Amino acid sequence: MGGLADSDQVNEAFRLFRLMLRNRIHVDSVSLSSVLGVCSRGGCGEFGLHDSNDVLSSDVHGQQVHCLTIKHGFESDLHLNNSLLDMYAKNGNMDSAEMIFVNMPEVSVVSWNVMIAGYGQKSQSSKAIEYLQRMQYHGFEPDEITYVNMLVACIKSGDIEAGRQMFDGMSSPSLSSWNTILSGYSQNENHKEAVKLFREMQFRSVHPDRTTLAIILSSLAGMMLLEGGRQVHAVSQKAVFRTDIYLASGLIGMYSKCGKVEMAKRIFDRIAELDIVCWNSMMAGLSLNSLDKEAFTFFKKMREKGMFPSQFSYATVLSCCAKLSSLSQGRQVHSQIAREGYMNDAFVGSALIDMYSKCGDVDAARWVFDMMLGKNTVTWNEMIHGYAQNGCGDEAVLLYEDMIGSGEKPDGITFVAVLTACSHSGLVDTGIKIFNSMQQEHGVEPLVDHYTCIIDSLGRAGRLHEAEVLIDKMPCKYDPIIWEVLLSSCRVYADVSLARRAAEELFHLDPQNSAPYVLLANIYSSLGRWDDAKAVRELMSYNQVVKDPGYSWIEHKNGMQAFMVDDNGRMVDDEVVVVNDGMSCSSG
DNA sequence: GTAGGGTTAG
Repeated sequence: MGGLADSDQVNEAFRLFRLMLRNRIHVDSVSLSSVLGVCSRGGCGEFGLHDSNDVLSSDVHGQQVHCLTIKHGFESDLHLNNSLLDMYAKNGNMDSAEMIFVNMPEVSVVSWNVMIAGYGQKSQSSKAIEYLQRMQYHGFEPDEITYVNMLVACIKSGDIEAGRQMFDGMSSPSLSSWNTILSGYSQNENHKEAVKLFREMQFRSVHPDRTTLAIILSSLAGMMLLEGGRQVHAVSQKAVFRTDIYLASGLIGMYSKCGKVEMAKRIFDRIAELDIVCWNSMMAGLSLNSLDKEAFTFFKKMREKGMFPSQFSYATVLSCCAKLSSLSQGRQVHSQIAREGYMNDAFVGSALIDMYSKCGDVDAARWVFDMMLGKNTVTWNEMIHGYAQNGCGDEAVLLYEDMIGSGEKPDGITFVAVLTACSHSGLVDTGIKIFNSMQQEHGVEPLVDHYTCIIDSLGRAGRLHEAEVLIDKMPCKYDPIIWEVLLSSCRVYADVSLARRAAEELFHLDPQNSAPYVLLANIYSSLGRWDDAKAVRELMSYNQVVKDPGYSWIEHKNGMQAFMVDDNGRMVDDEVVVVNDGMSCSSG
Protein backbone atom coordinates (compact mmCIF):
# COMPACT_ATOMS: atom_id res chain seq x y z
CA MET A 1 0.00 0.00 0.00
CA GLY A 2 1.35 3.41 -0.95
CA GLY A 3 2.26 6.26 1.37
CA LEU A 4 -0.91 8.15 0.65
CA ALA A 5 -2.94 5.07 1.33
CA ASP A 6 -1.23 4.66 4.71
CA SER A 7 -1.83 8.20 5.85
CA ASP A 8 -5.37 8.03 4.42
CA GLN A 9 -6.01 5.05 6.65
CA VAL A 10 -4.75 6.92 9.68
CA ASN A 11 -6.92 9.91 8.83
CA GLU A 12 -9.99 7.79 8.21
CA ALA A 13 -9.61 5.85 11.45
CA PHE A 14 -9.08 9.07 13.28
CA ARG A 15 -12.16 10.65 11.67
CA LEU A 16 -14.29 7.73 12.84
CA PHE A 17 -12.82 8.02 16.28
CA ARG A 18 -13.72 11.75 16.45
CA LEU A 19 -17.22 10.87 15.33
CA MET A 20 -17.45 8.52 18.29
CA LEU A 21 -16.37 11.31 20.62
CA ARG A 22 -18.76 13.84 19.09
CA ASN A 23 -21.72 11.45 19.41
CA ARG A 24 -20.72 10.75 23.00
CA ILE A 25 -20.27 7.09 22.31
CA HIS A 26 -18.47 5.62 25.27
CA VAL A 27 -14.71 5.49 24.72
CA ASP A 28 -13.09 2.56 26.44
CA SER A 29 -9.56 1.21 26.61
CA VAL A 30 -10.28 -1.14 23.67
CA SER A 31 -11.29 1.64 21.27
CA LEU A 32 -8.34 3.78 22.38
CA SER A 33 -6.00 0.86 21.92
CA SER A 34 -7.23 0.08 18.41
CA VAL A 35 -6.98 3.67 17.22
CA LEU A 36 -3.42 3.70 18.59
CA GLY A 37 -2.73 0.60 16.53
CA VAL A 38 -3.69 2.51 13.39
CA CYS A 39 -1.42 5.41 14.39
CA SER A 40 1.48 2.96 14.84
CA ARG A 41 1.05 1.53 11.38
CA GLY A 42 1.12 4.96 9.75
CA GLY A 43 4.67 5.81 10.69
CA CYS A 44 7.92 4.42 9.46
CA GLY A 45 10.58 5.82 11.75
CA GLU A 46 12.89 8.74 11.37
CA PHE A 47 13.39 9.95 7.79
CA GLY A 48 11.77 6.86 7.15
CA LEU A 49 10.92 4.76 4.36
CA HIS A 50 8.73 7.40 2.92
CA ASP A 51 7.57 10.93 3.46
CA SER A 52 8.24 12.19 6.95
CA ASN A 53 4.82 13.92 6.85
CA ASP A 54 3.24 10.52 7.35
CA VAL A 55 5.26 9.97 10.48
CA LEU A 56 4.36 13.41 11.69
CA SER A 57 0.66 13.01 11.04
CA SER A 58 0.42 9.63 12.76
CA ASP A 59 2.57 10.86 15.61
CA VAL A 60 0.36 13.93 16.04
CA HIS A 61 -2.77 11.77 15.94
CA GLY A 62 -1.17 9.40 18.40
CA GLN A 63 -0.35 12.26 20.74
CA GLN A 64 -3.99 13.36 20.67
CA VAL A 65 -5.10 9.86 21.61
CA HIS A 66 -2.44 9.92 24.31
CA CYS A 67 -4.11 13.03 25.80
CA LEU A 68 -7.48 11.28 25.68
CA THR A 69 -6.21 8.26 27.59
CA ILE A 70 -5.20 10.63 30.39
CA LYS A 71 -8.49 12.55 30.15
CA HIS A 72 -10.51 9.35 30.45
CA GLY A 73 -8.49 8.18 33.42
CA PHE A 74 -6.70 5.30 31.70
CA GLU A 75 -3.18 6.43 32.51
CA SER A 76 -2.63 3.41 34.75
CA ASP A 77 -3.98 0.85 32.25
CA LEU A 78 -1.12 -1.52 31.43
CA HIS A 79 -2.46 -2.65 28.03
CA LEU A 80 -3.24 0.85 26.92
CA ASN A 81 0.16 2.12 28.03
CA ASN A 82 1.80 -0.66 26.04
CA SER A 83 -0.18 0.42 22.98
CA LEU A 84 0.99 3.98 23.52
CA LEU A 85 4.59 2.81 23.88
CA ASP A 86 4.24 0.81 20.69
CA MET A 87 2.75 3.76 18.84
CA TYR A 88 5.67 6.03 19.75
CA ALA A 89 8.25 3.28 19.19
CA LYS A 90 6.90 2.46 15.71
CA ASN A 91 6.93 6.15 14.81
CA GLY A 92 10.57 6.29 15.88
CA ASN A 93 9.81 8.69 18.72
CA MET A 94 11.79 6.97 21.45
CA ASP A 95 12.01 10.05 23.66
CA SER A 96 8.23 10.02 24.17
CA ALA A 97 8.24 6.24 24.57
CA GLU A 98 10.91 6.58 27.21
CA MET A 99 8.86 9.23 29.03
CA ILE A 100 5.79 6.99 29.20
CA PHE A 101 7.84 3.98 30.18
CA VAL A 102 9.41 5.63 33.24
CA ASN A 103 6.02 6.87 34.40
CA MET A 104 4.17 3.58 34.03
CA PRO A 105 2.99 2.34 37.43
CA GLU A 106 3.28 -1.23 36.20
CA VAL A 107 5.21 -2.77 33.30
CA SER A 108 5.20 -6.25 31.72
CA VAL A 109 7.43 -8.25 29.38
CA VAL A 110 5.46 -6.66 26.53
CA SER A 111 6.54 -3.17 27.65
CA TRP A 112 10.21 -4.19 27.70
CA ASN A 113 9.85 -5.93 24.34
CA VAL A 114 8.33 -2.86 22.75
CA MET A 115 11.19 -0.67 24.01
CA ILE A 116 13.79 -3.13 22.69
CA ALA A 117 12.01 -3.34 19.32
CA GLY A 118 11.84 0.46 19.10
CA TYR A 119 15.58 0.89 19.65
CA GLY A 120 16.33 -2.04 17.37
CA GLN A 121 14.40 -0.47 14.50
CA LYS A 122 16.49 2.67 14.98
CA SER A 123 19.69 0.57 14.76
CA GLN A 124 20.56 1.41 18.36
CA SER A 125 21.68 -2.02 19.51
CA SER A 126 23.49 -0.65 22.57
CA LYS A 127 20.23 0.80 23.88
CA ALA A 128 18.48 -2.50 23.13
CA ILE A 129 21.13 -4.40 25.08
CA GLU A 130 20.79 -1.93 27.94
CA TYR A 131 17.04 -2.61 28.09
CA LEU A 132 17.59 -6.37 27.97
CA GLN A 133 19.93 -6.15 30.96
CA ARG A 134 17.57 -3.87 32.84
CA MET A 135 14.58 -6.14 32.28
CA GLN A 136 16.53 -9.13 33.61
CA TYR A 137 17.73 -7.08 36.57
CA HIS A 138 14.10 -6.29 37.40
CA GLY A 139 13.25 -9.99 37.33
CA PHE A 140 11.55 -10.25 33.94
CA GLU A 141 12.39 -13.37 31.94
CA PRO A 142 13.02 -12.60 28.24
CA ASP A 143 10.65 -14.49 25.92
CA GLU A 144 10.82 -15.54 22.26
CA ILE A 145 9.78 -12.08 21.13
CA THR A 146 12.54 -10.46 23.21
CA TYR A 147 15.14 -12.61 21.48
CA VAL A 148 13.80 -11.87 18.00
CA ASN A 149 13.82 -8.15 18.79
CA MET A 150 17.38 -8.39 20.06
CA LEU A 151 18.49 -10.22 16.92
CA VAL A 152 16.85 -7.55 14.76
CA ALA A 153 18.63 -4.85 16.80
CA CYS A 154 22.04 -6.46 16.17
CA ILE A 155 21.38 -7.04 12.47
CA LYS A 156 19.98 -3.55 11.88
CA SER A 157 23.04 -2.07 13.60
CA GLY A 158 25.24 -3.98 11.18
CA ASP A 159 26.70 -6.29 13.83
CA ILE A 160 25.47 -9.62 12.56
CA GLU A 161 28.23 -11.44 14.42
CA ALA A 162 26.83 -10.21 17.75
CA GLY A 163 23.45 -11.48 16.58
CA ARG A 164 24.95 -14.82 15.67
CA GLN A 165 26.56 -15.16 19.11
CA MET A 166 23.23 -14.44 20.73
CA PHE A 167 21.54 -16.95 18.42
CA ASP A 168 24.14 -19.62 19.18
CA GLY A 169 23.53 -19.04 22.88
CA MET A 170 19.85 -19.95 22.57
CA SER A 171 19.12 -23.53 23.64
CA SER A 172 16.25 -24.05 21.23
CA PRO A 173 15.71 -20.97 19.09
CA SER A 174 12.17 -20.39 17.81
CA LEU A 175 11.45 -20.61 14.11
CA SER A 176 11.12 -16.81 14.09
CA SER A 177 14.65 -16.57 15.49
CA TRP A 178 15.96 -18.91 12.79
CA ASN A 179 14.24 -16.84 10.15
CA THR A 180 15.54 -13.58 11.57
CA ILE A 181 19.17 -14.67 11.57
CA LEU A 182 18.85 -16.32 8.14
CA SER A 183 17.40 -13.15 6.75
CA GLY A 184 20.19 -11.14 8.37
CA TYR A 185 22.78 -13.14 6.45
CA SER A 186 20.76 -13.08 3.26
CA GLN A 187 20.23 -9.33 3.32
CA ASN A 188 23.91 -8.75 4.09
CA GLU A 189 24.68 -10.85 1.01
CA ASN A 190 26.37 -13.53 3.07
CA HIS A 191 24.42 -16.16 1.16
CA LYS A 192 26.90 -18.90 1.85
CA GLU A 193 26.39 -18.61 5.60
CA ALA A 194 22.61 -18.45 5.14
CA VAL A 195 22.61 -21.71 3.19
CA LYS A 196 25.00 -23.30 5.69
CA LEU A 197 22.70 -22.36 8.55
CA PHE A 198 19.71 -23.67 6.61
CA ARG A 199 21.45 -27.05 6.34
CA GLU A 200 22.15 -26.92 10.07
CA MET A 201 18.47 -26.30 10.60
CA GLN A 202 17.58 -29.45 8.66
CA PHE A 203 20.23 -31.40 10.55
CA ARG A 204 18.56 -30.34 13.80
CA SER A 205 15.14 -31.33 12.40
CA VAL A 206 13.73 -27.82 12.60
CA HIS A 207 11.00 -27.64 9.96
CA PRO A 208 11.19 -24.61 7.70
CA ASP A 209 8.08 -22.58 6.98
CA ARG A 210 7.17 -20.47 3.93
CA THR A 211 9.36 -17.64 5.27
CA THR A 212 12.42 -19.84 5.69
CA LEU A 213 12.06 -21.16 2.17
CA ALA A 214 11.57 -17.66 0.73
CA ILE A 215 14.75 -16.42 2.44
CA ILE A 216 16.73 -19.42 1.23
CA LEU A 217 15.45 -18.96 -2.31
CA SER A 218 16.75 -15.42 -2.18
CA SER A 219 20.20 -16.61 -1.05
CA LEU A 220 20.32 -19.41 -3.62
CA ALA A 221 19.47 -16.83 -6.27
CA GLY A 222 22.24 -14.59 -4.93
CA MET A 223 24.69 -17.43 -5.56
CA MET A 224 23.01 -18.38 -8.87
CA LEU A 225 22.45 -21.90 -7.57
CA LEU A 226 19.65 -22.90 -9.92
CA GLU A 227 19.76 -26.54 -8.88
CA GLY A 228 19.33 -25.70 -5.20
CA GLY A 229 16.51 -23.36 -6.15
CA ARG A 230 14.80 -26.15 -8.09
CA GLN A 231 15.01 -28.40 -5.04
CA VAL A 232 13.31 -25.76 -2.92
CA HIS A 233 10.75 -25.37 -5.69
CA ALA A 234 10.06 -29.11 -5.51
CA VAL A 235 9.58 -28.90 -1.74
CA SER A 236 7.25 -25.95 -2.14
CA GLN A 237 4.99 -27.91 -4.48
CA LYS A 238 3.47 -29.40 -1.35
CA ALA A 239 -0.20 -28.56 -1.06
CA VAL A 240 0.15 -25.96 1.70
CA PHE A 241 2.78 -24.03 -0.23
CA ARG A 242 1.48 -24.27 -3.78
CA THR A 243 -0.24 -20.92 -3.91
CA ASP A 244 1.77 -19.16 -1.24
CA ILE A 245 2.70 -15.61 -2.22
CA TYR A 246 5.89 -15.56 -0.13
CA LEU A 247 7.18 -18.59 -1.94
CA ALA A 248 5.92 -17.29 -5.28
CA SER A 249 7.88 -14.06 -4.94
CA GLY A 250 10.96 -16.01 -3.89
CA LEU A 251 10.66 -18.41 -6.81
CA ILE A 252 10.04 -15.59 -9.31
CA GLY A 253 13.18 -13.86 -8.03
CA MET A 254 15.26 -17.03 -8.04
CA TYR A 255 14.31 -18.08 -11.58
CA SER A 256 14.78 -14.55 -12.92
CA LYS A 257 18.20 -14.14 -11.36
CA CYS A 258 19.24 -17.50 -12.82
CA GLY A 259 18.16 -16.32 -16.27
CA LYS A 260 14.99 -18.45 -16.41
CA VAL A 261 12.57 -15.58 -16.88
CA GLU A 262 9.99 -17.72 -18.70
CA MET A 263 9.76 -20.01 -15.69
CA ALA A 264 9.36 -16.94 -13.46
CA LYS A 265 6.48 -15.75 -15.64
CA ARG A 266 4.80 -19.15 -15.41
CA ILE A 267 4.87 -19.00 -11.63
CA PHE A 268 3.59 -15.43 -11.67
CA ASP A 269 0.68 -16.36 -13.95
CA ARG A 270 -0.29 -19.32 -11.79
CA ILE A 271 -0.89 -17.37 -8.56
CA ALA A 272 -4.38 -15.93 -8.22
CA GLU A 273 -3.88 -13.55 -5.27
CA LEU A 274 -0.71 -11.72 -6.15
CA ASP A 275 0.55 -9.07 -3.76
CA ILE A 276 2.78 -6.10 -4.44
CA VAL A 277 5.97 -8.05 -3.65
CA CYS A 278 5.19 -10.63 -6.33
CA TRP A 279 4.60 -7.85 -8.86
CA ASN A 280 7.85 -6.19 -7.82
CA SER A 281 9.78 -9.45 -8.11
CA MET A 282 8.44 -10.04 -11.59
CA MET A 283 9.14 -6.50 -12.72
CA ALA A 284 12.71 -6.65 -11.33
CA GLY A 285 13.15 -10.05 -13.00
CA LEU A 286 12.17 -8.70 -16.41
CA SER A 287 14.55 -5.78 -16.01
CA LEU A 288 17.36 -8.06 -14.85
CA ASN A 289 16.95 -10.02 -18.07
CA SER A 290 17.15 -6.83 -20.16
CA LEU A 291 13.41 -6.81 -20.83
CA ASP A 292 13.07 -3.24 -19.59
CA LYS A 293 10.42 -2.19 -22.04
CA GLU A 294 8.31 -5.12 -20.98
CA ALA A 295 9.03 -4.30 -17.33
CA PHE A 296 7.73 -0.76 -17.85
CA THR A 297 4.54 -2.05 -19.48
CA PHE A 298 4.25 -4.44 -16.57
CA PHE A 299 4.42 -1.51 -14.14
CA LYS A 300 1.56 0.22 -15.95
CA LYS A 301 -0.47 -2.99 -15.91
CA MET A 302 0.13 -3.27 -12.19
CA ARG A 303 -1.42 0.15 -11.64
CA GLU A 304 -4.34 -0.68 -13.89
CA LYS A 305 -5.01 -3.73 -11.74
CA GLY A 306 -5.39 -1.41 -8.78
CA MET A 307 -2.12 -2.24 -7.03
CA PHE A 308 -0.45 0.57 -5.11
CA PRO A 309 3.23 0.74 -6.11
CA SER A 310 5.64 0.68 -3.18
CA GLN A 311 9.05 2.29 -2.88
CA PHE A 312 10.43 -1.00 -4.27
CA SER A 313 8.25 -0.70 -7.36
CA TYR A 314 9.35 2.87 -7.98
CA ALA A 315 13.05 2.15 -7.51
CA THR A 316 12.77 -0.73 -9.98
CA VAL A 317 10.73 1.04 -12.64
CA LEU A 318 13.09 4.04 -12.50
CA SER A 319 16.01 1.76 -13.17
CA CYS A 320 14.12 0.50 -16.25
CA CYS A 321 13.63 4.09 -17.47
CA ALA A 322 17.34 4.72 -16.90
CA LYS A 323 18.34 1.67 -18.90
CA LEU A 324 15.94 2.68 -21.68
CA SER A 325 17.26 6.28 -21.51
CA SER A 326 13.64 7.33 -21.52
CA LEU A 327 13.45 10.77 -19.97
CA SER A 328 9.73 11.25 -20.66
CA GLN A 329 8.73 8.02 -18.94
CA GLY A 330 11.13 8.76 -16.11
CA ARG A 331 9.52 12.17 -15.58
CA GLN A 332 6.06 10.61 -15.49
CA VAL A 333 7.18 8.21 -12.78
CA HIS A 334 8.87 11.07 -10.92
CA SER A 335 5.61 13.01 -10.70
CA GLN A 336 3.78 9.94 -9.38
CA ILE A 337 6.47 9.50 -6.74
CA ALA A 338 6.15 13.13 -5.68
CA ARG A 339 2.37 12.80 -5.45
CA GLU A 340 2.54 9.65 -3.38
CA GLY A 341 5.14 10.92 -0.96
CA TYR A 342 8.13 8.70 -1.65
CA MET A 343 10.59 11.49 -2.43
CA ASN A 344 12.64 10.99 0.72
CA ASP A 345 13.14 7.27 0.38
CA ALA A 346 16.87 6.68 -0.07
CA PHE A 347 16.37 3.98 -2.70
CA VAL A 348 13.84 5.95 -4.71
CA GLY A 349 15.96 9.11 -4.52
CA SER A 350 19.08 7.31 -5.73
CA ALA A 351 17.12 5.69 -8.54
CA LEU A 352 15.79 9.13 -9.61
CA ILE A 353 19.29 10.62 -9.63
CA ASP A 354 20.54 7.64 -11.64
CA MET A 355 17.65 7.90 -14.10
CA TYR A 356 18.16 11.63 -14.77
CA SER A 357 21.95 11.19 -15.03
CA LYS A 358 21.69 8.31 -17.48
CA CYS A 359 19.16 10.31 -19.54
CA GLY A 360 21.65 13.17 -19.67
CA ASP A 361 19.64 15.62 -17.56
CA VAL A 362 22.23 16.20 -14.88
CA ASP A 363 20.55 19.40 -13.64
CA ALA A 364 17.36 17.51 -12.85
CA ALA A 365 19.44 14.89 -11.04
CA ARG A 366 21.05 17.62 -8.96
CA TRP A 367 17.65 19.16 -8.22
CA VAL A 368 16.41 15.84 -6.84
CA PHE A 369 19.61 15.47 -4.86
CA ASP A 370 19.30 18.95 -3.32
CA MET A 371 15.65 18.46 -2.39
CA MET A 372 16.16 15.09 -0.73
CA LEU A 373 15.98 14.68 3.02
CA GLY A 374 17.73 11.69 4.53
CA LYS A 375 20.58 11.37 2.04
CA ASN A 376 22.97 8.49 2.60
CA THR A 377 26.34 7.49 1.17
CA VAL A 378 24.70 5.90 -1.86
CA THR A 379 22.79 9.12 -2.63
CA TRP A 380 26.03 11.13 -2.67
CA ASN A 381 27.83 8.45 -4.66
CA GLU A 382 25.05 8.37 -7.22
CA MET A 383 25.17 12.12 -7.79
CA ILE A 384 29.00 12.17 -8.06
CA HIS A 385 28.73 9.27 -10.47
CA GLY A 386 26.04 11.17 -12.41
CA TYR A 387 28.46 14.07 -12.92
CA ALA A 388 31.19 11.62 -13.94
CA GLN A 389 28.90 9.99 -16.52
CA ASN A 390 28.07 13.37 -18.01
CA GLY A 391 31.67 14.57 -18.24
CA CYS A 392 31.27 17.15 -15.45
CA GLY A 393 34.55 16.49 -13.67
CA ASP A 394 34.74 19.79 -11.79
CA GLU A 395 31.21 19.45 -10.42
CA ALA A 396 31.96 15.88 -9.34
CA VAL A 397 35.05 16.99 -7.42
CA LEU A 398 33.18 19.91 -5.82
CA LEU A 399 30.36 17.61 -4.73
CA TYR A 400 32.88 15.13 -3.36
CA GLU A 401 34.38 17.94 -1.28
CA ASP A 402 30.87 18.94 -0.09
CA MET A 403 30.30 15.33 0.92
CA ILE A 404 33.45 15.27 3.03
CA GLY A 405 32.52 18.67 4.48
CA SER A 406 29.03 17.44 5.40
CA GLY A 407 30.51 14.62 7.46
CA GLU A 408 29.10 11.83 5.27
CA LYS A 409 31.67 9.01 5.23
CA PRO A 410 32.92 8.11 1.75
CA ASP A 411 33.30 4.45 0.82
CA GLY A 412 35.12 2.59 -1.93
CA ILE A 413 32.43 3.42 -4.45
CA THR A 414 32.63 7.16 -3.69
CA PHE A 415 36.27 7.03 -4.78
CA VAL A 416 35.55 5.03 -7.92
CA ALA A 417 32.98 7.70 -8.86
CA VAL A 418 35.14 10.75 -8.19
CA LEU A 419 38.31 9.19 -9.67
CA THR A 420 36.40 8.19 -12.82
CA ALA A 421 35.20 11.79 -13.09
CA CYS A 422 38.79 13.05 -12.78
CA SER A 423 40.04 10.55 -15.31
CA HIS A 424 37.37 11.40 -17.90
CA SER A 425 37.82 15.14 -17.48
CA GLY A 426 41.61 15.19 -17.52
CA LEU A 427 41.90 16.24 -13.87
CA VAL A 428 44.93 14.01 -13.42
CA ASP A 429 46.61 15.71 -10.48
CA THR A 430 43.36 16.26 -8.60
CA GLY A 431 42.68 12.56 -9.03
CA ILE A 432 46.10 11.61 -7.70
CA LYS A 433 45.61 13.91 -4.70
CA ILE A 434 42.24 12.34 -3.88
CA PHE A 435 43.64 8.87 -4.47
CA ASN A 436 46.47 9.54 -1.99
CA SER A 437 43.99 10.76 0.63
CA MET A 438 41.87 7.61 0.45
CA GLN A 439 43.70 5.55 3.00
CA GLN A 440 45.48 8.31 4.92
CA GLU A 441 42.49 10.57 5.56
CA HIS A 442 39.45 8.36 5.07
CA GLY A 443 40.63 4.86 5.97
CA VAL A 444 39.42 3.38 2.68
CA GLU A 445 41.84 0.90 1.18
CA PRO A 446 42.46 1.41 -2.55
CA LEU A 447 41.43 -1.62 -4.56
CA VAL A 448 42.12 -2.56 -8.14
CA ASP A 449 39.23 -0.39 -9.42
CA HIS A 450 40.82 2.71 -7.89
CA TYR A 451 44.26 1.90 -9.25
CA THR A 452 42.68 1.31 -12.65
CA CYS A 453 41.16 4.81 -12.56
CA ILE A 454 44.54 6.36 -11.83
CA ILE A 455 46.38 4.32 -14.47
CA ASP A 456 43.65 5.22 -16.96
CA SER A 457 43.95 8.85 -15.97
CA LEU A 458 47.74 8.96 -16.38
CA GLY A 459 47.49 6.95 -19.60
CA ARG A 460 44.90 9.26 -21.17
CA ALA A 461 47.17 12.21 -20.36
CA GLY A 462 50.12 10.45 -21.98
CA ARG A 463 51.98 10.22 -18.66
CA LEU A 464 52.89 6.63 -19.39
CA HIS A 465 56.14 6.53 -17.51
CA GLU A 466 54.44 7.64 -14.28
CA ALA A 467 51.80 4.98 -14.84
CA GLU A 468 54.47 2.30 -15.22
CA VAL A 469 56.27 3.44 -12.04
CA LEU A 470 52.98 3.36 -10.13
CA ILE A 471 52.09 -0.10 -11.39
CA ASP A 472 55.42 -1.48 -10.18
CA LYS A 473 54.59 -0.23 -6.68
CA MET A 474 51.02 -1.54 -6.67
CA PRO A 475 49.83 -4.45 -4.55
CA CYS A 476 47.48 -5.55 -7.32
CA LYS A 477 50.00 -5.43 -10.17
CA TYR A 478 49.08 -8.97 -11.15
CA ASP A 479 45.53 -8.07 -12.02
CA PRO A 480 45.21 -8.17 -15.83
CA ILE A 481 42.86 -5.17 -16.01
CA ILE A 482 45.68 -2.80 -14.94
CA TRP A 483 47.86 -3.87 -17.87
CA GLU A 484 44.95 -3.82 -20.30
CA VAL A 485 44.24 -0.20 -19.44
CA LEU A 486 47.92 0.68 -19.82
CA LEU A 487 48.14 -1.16 -23.13
CA SER A 488 45.19 0.83 -24.52
CA SER A 489 46.96 4.06 -23.66
CA CYS A 490 50.18 2.83 -25.24
CA ARG A 491 48.23 2.37 -28.43
CA VAL A 492 46.97 5.95 -28.40
CA TYR A 493 50.44 7.35 -27.75
CA ALA A 494 52.23 4.75 -29.91
CA ASP A 495 54.59 3.74 -27.10
CA VAL A 496 55.78 0.46 -28.54
CA SER A 497 58.25 -0.63 -25.88
CA LEU A 498 55.84 -0.14 -22.96
CA ALA A 499 53.10 -1.78 -25.02
CA ARG A 500 55.35 -4.78 -25.53
CA ARG A 501 55.94 -5.03 -21.77
CA ALA A 502 52.24 -4.68 -20.93
CA ALA A 503 51.31 -7.29 -23.53
CA GLU A 504 53.91 -9.71 -22.24
CA GLU A 505 52.64 -9.30 -18.68
CA LEU A 506 49.18 -10.10 -20.02
CA PHE A 507 50.38 -13.18 -21.95
CA HIS A 508 51.48 -14.59 -18.58
CA LEU A 509 48.63 -13.35 -16.40
CA ASP A 510 45.77 -14.22 -18.71
CA PRO A 511 47.05 -16.76 -21.27
CA GLN A 512 43.76 -17.34 -23.06
CA ASN A 513 42.96 -13.66 -23.56
CA SER A 514 43.33 -12.67 -27.18
CA ALA A 515 43.00 -8.92 -26.56
CA PRO A 516 46.69 -8.16 -25.86
CA TYR A 517 47.76 -9.99 -29.03
CA VAL A 518 45.24 -8.09 -31.10
CA LEU A 519 46.09 -4.74 -29.52
CA LEU A 520 49.83 -5.21 -29.85
CA ALA A 521 49.51 -6.35 -33.46
CA ASN A 522 47.38 -3.30 -34.20
CA ILE A 523 49.95 -0.97 -32.66
CA TYR A 524 52.63 -2.44 -34.93
CA SER A 525 50.32 -2.27 -37.93
CA SER A 526 49.43 1.35 -37.31
CA LEU A 527 53.16 2.17 -37.35
CA GLY A 528 53.63 0.22 -40.54
CA ARG A 529 55.67 -2.45 -38.76
CA TRP A 530 54.01 -5.28 -40.64
CA ASP A 531 56.61 -7.90 -39.80
CA ASP A 532 56.26 -7.28 -36.08
CA ALA A 533 52.48 -7.40 -36.40
CA LYS A 534 52.70 -10.68 -38.26
CA ALA A 535 55.04 -12.12 -35.61
CA VAL A 536 52.53 -11.30 -32.88
CA ARG A 537 49.74 -13.00 -34.80
CA GLU A 538 51.93 -16.02 -35.33
CA LEU A 539 52.70 -16.11 -31.62
CA MET A 540 48.99 -16.00 -30.91
CA SER A 541 48.43 -18.91 -33.23
CA TYR A 542 51.39 -20.80 -31.77
CA ASN A 543 49.97 -20.34 -28.26
CA GLN A 544 46.61 -21.56 -29.53
CA VAL A 545 44.80 -18.45 -28.40
CA VAL A 546 41.42 -18.00 -30.03
CA LYS A 547 39.77 -14.67 -30.41
CA ASP A 548 37.03 -14.08 -27.92
CA PRO A 549 33.59 -15.35 -28.75
CA GLY A 550 30.90 -12.76 -28.16
CA TYR A 551 31.49 -11.38 -31.61
CA SER A 552 29.36 -12.78 -34.33
CA TRP A 553 29.45 -13.27 -38.04
CA ILE A 554 26.95 -11.38 -40.10
CA GLU A 555 26.12 -11.91 -43.69
CA HIS A 556 26.85 -9.06 -46.04
CA LYS A 557 23.80 -8.15 -48.09
CA ASN A 558 25.80 -8.18 -51.33
CA GLY A 559 27.06 -11.66 -50.94
CA MET A 560 28.59 -14.07 -48.53
CA GLN A 561 31.42 -11.90 -47.31
CA ALA A 562 31.66 -12.04 -43.54
CA PHE A 563 32.22 -9.15 -41.19
CA MET A 564 32.77 -9.08 -37.51
CA VAL A 565 30.40 -7.07 -35.40
CA ASP A 566 30.58 -6.36 -31.74
CA ASP A 567 27.71 -6.55 -29.25
CA ASN A 568 26.37 -3.18 -30.37
CA GLY A 569 26.19 -4.29 -33.97
CA ARG A 570 29.08 -2.05 -35.00
CA MET A 571 31.53 -3.45 -37.49
CA VAL A 572 34.92 -4.09 -35.92
CA ASP A 573 37.41 -3.23 -38.65
CA ASP A 574 40.52 -3.66 -36.51
CA GLU A 575 39.78 -7.29 -36.04
CA VAL A 576 39.67 -7.89 -39.77
CA VAL A 577 43.44 -8.26 -39.57
CA VAL A 578 42.89 -11.30 -37.41
CA VAL A 579 39.98 -12.57 -39.44
CA ASN A 580 42.04 -12.59 -42.60
CA ASP A 581 44.56 -14.78 -40.87
CA GLY A 582 41.90 -17.38 -40.53
CA MET A 583 42.12 -17.48 -36.75
CA SER A 584 39.16 -16.19 -34.91
CA CYS A 585 35.83 -17.03 -33.78
CA SER A 586 34.51 -20.47 -34.11
CA SER A 587 31.37 -19.61 -32.22
CA GLY A 588 28.81 -17.11 -33.34
C1' DG B 1 -1.08 -4.84 24.13
C1' DT B 2 4.84 -6.85 21.65
C1' DA B 3 8.38 -10.25 17.24
C1' DG B 4 10.48 -12.69 12.42
C1' DG B 5 9.87 -13.50 6.89
C1' DG B 6 9.62 -12.70 0.31
C1' DT B 7 10.53 -7.41 -3.65
C1' DT B 8 14.61 -1.85 -4.48
C1' DA B 9 19.90 1.84 -5.38
C1' DG B 10 25.95 3.21 -6.52
